[in-house]
Amino acid sequence: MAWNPERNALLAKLWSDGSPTPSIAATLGTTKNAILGKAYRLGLPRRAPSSRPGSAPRPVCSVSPAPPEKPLHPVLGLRQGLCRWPIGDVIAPDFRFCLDGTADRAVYCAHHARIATQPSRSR
DNA sequence: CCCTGATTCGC
DNA sequence: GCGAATCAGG
Repeated sequence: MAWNPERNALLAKLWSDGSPTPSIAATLGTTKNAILGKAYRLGLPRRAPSSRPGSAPRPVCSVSPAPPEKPLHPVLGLRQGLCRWPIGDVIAPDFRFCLDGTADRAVYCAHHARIATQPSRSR
């Protein structure tokens, strides 16, 4: 199955929406592993504290001094009252969310809320 | 014991 | 690059 921009956007949407991996998997019609792998490749931020940085014995040299660099998050800026609609390609370097003002605590702004409810029947 | 999340390997 | 398998944590 080829991953279309829509699929990536949906993945990012559900991911940032806080949907469980199996749920996203069911929505996209794939397994959670695929979702995890895709999300990982996409560079999506990790959500769960279920990380195991050190549990898995990884033979890596200790030649990595803590870099003082503080990279900005690829997403975020997401906040209550801001539209979470993904703009353009999720893989784009300037990928961003709408961040437009939403209704009270809506996830999307009025404009994207309409699109979000579309059952994706573009043809 | 079951479920979710992350990382790595193979195709 | 995608998918599946494996491991760890809760």
